Amino acid sequence: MSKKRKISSRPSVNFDRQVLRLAERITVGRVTTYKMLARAMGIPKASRAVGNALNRNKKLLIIPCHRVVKSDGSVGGYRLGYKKKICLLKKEGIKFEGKKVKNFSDILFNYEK
DNA sequence: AGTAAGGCGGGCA
DNA sequence: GTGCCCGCCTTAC
Repeated sequence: MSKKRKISSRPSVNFDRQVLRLAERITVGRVTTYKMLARAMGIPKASRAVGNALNRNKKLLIIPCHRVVKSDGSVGGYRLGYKKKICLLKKEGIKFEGKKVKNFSDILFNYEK
């Protein structure tokens, strides 16, 4: 009780927290989509906001946000570098087909329930 | 304090 | 496959 958290400045902290929480849940060799994360948190339309949460958060370095891809299978964007993202995924065993993930739907991390 | 623009997307035409 | 619009969050002016 010595330190007081200044969460008052960011009411949406909950949102970011949820995203990071789910992102961290992803295992190696598996990927997820922004929509799934948004849907898992109750806001399927906030897919964009999900990406923002990962991007904005400094936890970007401790969260496998690179394992999150678009629902189309394309890597999407990446603040640290589009190429970098693919590189990391490939290193995890994920195959790529051009600009899209191979067997994308097969390695998709399913939250559901 | 309010408004405008940007962003790692998704869905539809 | 491409293009446009929408909806959600954050940041800047």
